[in-house]
Amino acid sequence: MARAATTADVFNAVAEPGRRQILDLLGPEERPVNDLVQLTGFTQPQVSKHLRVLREVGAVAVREDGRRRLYRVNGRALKPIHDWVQTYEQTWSDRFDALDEVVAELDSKEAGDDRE
Amino acid sequence: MARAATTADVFNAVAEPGRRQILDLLGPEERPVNDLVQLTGFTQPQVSKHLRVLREVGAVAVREDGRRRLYRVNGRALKPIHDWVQTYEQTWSDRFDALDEVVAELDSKEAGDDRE
DNA sequence: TTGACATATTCCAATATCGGTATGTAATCT
DNA sequence: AGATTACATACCGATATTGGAATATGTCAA
Repeated sequence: MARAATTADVFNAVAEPGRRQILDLLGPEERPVNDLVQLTGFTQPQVSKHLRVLREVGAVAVREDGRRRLYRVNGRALKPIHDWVQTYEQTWSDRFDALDEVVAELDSKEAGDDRE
Repeated sequence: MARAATTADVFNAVAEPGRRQILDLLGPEERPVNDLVQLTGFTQPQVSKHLRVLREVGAVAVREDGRRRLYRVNGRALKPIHDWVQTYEQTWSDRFDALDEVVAELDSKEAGDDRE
C-alpha cells in the first residue's frame, strides 16, 4: 500500500531526464564530475546523486584520478532496454504502418464481430 | 524543491514494470481491460490507471466495443526510447568491448593529460 | 599543517506516484 | 425499469524521489 521502489533498475535510472542528459554528455568520453556540473547546470550534489543511481545500475563506471573521479558510460547496462523495446520496433516501421491501416479498415468494416 | 513530474513521458511510462507487463500482454493483439486484470492479477482500477498513463503517452490506443474497451499497443510511441538507447548499442557489442579495453589501457598510461 | 579543491553523503521539505477502496458512468441483459 | 457487467475516476494513505543546503571525506598545493 505504498509507492514501489524504482531507482534500482535501469529503466527507472534512465527515466529521469537529467540522468539521460548526463549519460549523453559522458557519451564515449570520460569526464570528471565537475565537467558535468558545468555542462548541466545542476548543483554538484545533484550530479553526484544522479551518478550514484547510474552507478548502482551499472550504467556508468568510475575511475579515480587524483581528487577527481572520471566517469564513463557503460552502455551494456542499457541492453535490457534495447532488447525490450526492440520487440516493438516492427510496429512503427513504415511497412507495418501500412499494414496497420489495412487492419484498421477491416476492423471498422466488421465493427460488430465477436472477436477474442 | 520537490519531486519532478514523470508520468508525462514515455520513458517513465515504461519504467514501471507493471506497465511493461501490460504492453507485453497486449503485444500485437487487442485485449479488453478485463483480460489484463485476469492475466496480471492487478486490481481493475490499477490496470485502468496504468492504461491511462500508457494512453497519455500514446503507447496504447483504445477502441470501444460495447461496454468493453479494446486496447492495443502503439509501438511507435516507443521509438524515442529505441532511438536514444541505440546510440549506446555499440558500447556493448563485443567488437567495441575489445576496443574499450585498448582505450582504457591508453588512458591509464597517460593518466596526467589535460583532457577537456 | 593549513587551505583550497573535488566529490560524496546526510538531512530536510515538497510532492508525485503507487496501491487500495469506494464510487461513478455507461452499456447490456432480463 | 432494474440488475449486472465493464471500465474509469476520485479519494486516501504511505513512501520513494527529487532538489536544496550543509556537511563530511579525501586529495593536492603551499
